[in-house]
Amino acid sequence: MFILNPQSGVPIYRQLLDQVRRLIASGRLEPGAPLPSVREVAVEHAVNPMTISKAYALLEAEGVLERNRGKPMTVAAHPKSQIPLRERLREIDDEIEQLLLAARQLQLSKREVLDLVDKSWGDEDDASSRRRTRP
Amino acid sequence: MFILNPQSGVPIYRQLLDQVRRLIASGRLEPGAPLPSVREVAVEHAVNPMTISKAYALLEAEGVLERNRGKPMTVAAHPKSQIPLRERLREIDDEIEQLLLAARQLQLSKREVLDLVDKSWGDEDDASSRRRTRP
Amino acid sequence: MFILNPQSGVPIYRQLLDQVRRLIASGRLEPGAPLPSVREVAVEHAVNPMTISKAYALLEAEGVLERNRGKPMTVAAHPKSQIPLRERLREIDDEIEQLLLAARQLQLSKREVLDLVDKSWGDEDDASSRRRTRP
Amino acid sequence: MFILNPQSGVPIYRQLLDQVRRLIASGRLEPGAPLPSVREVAVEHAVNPMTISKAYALLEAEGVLERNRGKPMTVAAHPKSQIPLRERLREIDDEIEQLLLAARQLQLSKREVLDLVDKSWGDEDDASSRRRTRP
DNA sequence: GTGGTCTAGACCACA
DNA sequence: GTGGTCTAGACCACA
Repeated sequence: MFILNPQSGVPIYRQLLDQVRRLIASGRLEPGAPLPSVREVAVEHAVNPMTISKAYALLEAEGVLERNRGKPMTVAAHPKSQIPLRERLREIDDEIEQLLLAARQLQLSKREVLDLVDKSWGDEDDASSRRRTRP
Repeated sequence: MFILNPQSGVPIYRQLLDQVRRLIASGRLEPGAPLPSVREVAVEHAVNPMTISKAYALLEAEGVLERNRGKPMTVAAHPKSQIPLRERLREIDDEIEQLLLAARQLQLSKREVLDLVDKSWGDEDDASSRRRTRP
Repeated sequence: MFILNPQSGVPIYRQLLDQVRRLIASGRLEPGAPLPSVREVAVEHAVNPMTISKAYALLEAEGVLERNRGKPMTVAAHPKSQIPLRERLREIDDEIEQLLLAARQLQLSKREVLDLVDKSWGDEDDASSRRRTRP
Repeated sequence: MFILNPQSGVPIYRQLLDQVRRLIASGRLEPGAPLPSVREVAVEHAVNPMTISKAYALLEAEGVLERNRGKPMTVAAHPKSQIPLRERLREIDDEIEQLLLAARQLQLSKREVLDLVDKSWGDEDDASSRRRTRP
């Protein structure tokens, strides 16, 4: 469910924060939905459980997640983050900015970057088309 | 010359590493070109000189920069990174990957992301169009 | 494990670089072997931890050491430096050269220098004879 | 007359100090003998004159050299450093120590090191034999 | 416990 | 002016 890159320079717990927020913002994780257990994530990514736990704790403090005695944590009933497209586009601002900064410093044209995004997307699942084909 | 974001989670010296590599890869910094002095960058971004110095030292160890006793550091004669478009597109892979990960988790469609890149680009200089319109 | 001389004119972190490389070249530090922790070395030699850390970081950049999140650094699986006698003799070239330069400028004869090396060696452990006498 | 290595980690002015002391200790530079001018040395080694000047000034402060208005500096009449073999052997102690440290860490035997010194000596002038053949 | 990042500040080597 | 070395100390990320 999560994709963690220990080499990226971004702290692992921060990568987790971002990804949980996005999954909620996108509606993939709906209010009440259970999160994978700390241990599960820790084993799968060969990361210390405390690191996962820290991310979950911060999200709980934010009101995004809820702790349930003896059961997996769940998405809070009314998390701050919400679903409208507008919000979701804002959640991705940082990544856009990083991309544009890199592109400009590499003297790439807009065309070249758009092509690259387009082509890279093809290599992966297209969430949009999946939505369309699911009904 | 550099754009540093202390909030981003990515260590400042790592942001510098990336940006210097890109400026060289794009040809904006040519072999022999001097880099801004450690102090200069430090003052401009209100960052400790040692942080800048660390980035420069690592780039020297990589063979990208050259030290000149008593004078500013310069781009190495034959830095590993070179200019061909192919290479430059590779330099931006990480940023593309980050963007796509975020987009998928936010359930954004390819269309929505391409539009966002397109529109955001308009807010800034377009190196490509500048090149085209200058003759 | 290390012998550091703050008076020698050679920066401390550089002395460390040399010594780690030698210990690996000699096989005393094998691939996977843990290095003494930054704090340990720092306390033992009354040196600032960052100085040790800097040496370790440069050796990591060189591919000689490997970082292990939360655990001591280790010798890389395939460090550039290897064990053959030939290589080890090369690692000592600088020291030989320094010695010969000094000897010539002091107008010492080869005999005098060889005697001095011979005699000085007696004051210390002779790794070779130890190897020979152990069976 | 001097052999300077800017890469060695040892400051250039310190290399100069050592070498002047040795040349005097060995009798190659006798009391009253002129030293090469600051400018001469600076040009020959592509080093800033201030660096040479600094070394000379320190040696003057030590009483090893004497300044002569309008003429080259000379070796002082009674420099501290003197000629007896005993003294000269002491002047080379640091280099011996560095060599032995490296040798032990590389697990080289005394035999191997003596051979290496012997062989390396052959590649260069042998001051001793020169002395013998000069009469 | 491990290493990493950053700061503030002193002082050095070199041009 | 340039960069380099080192310290003391705060705080972070991870096991």
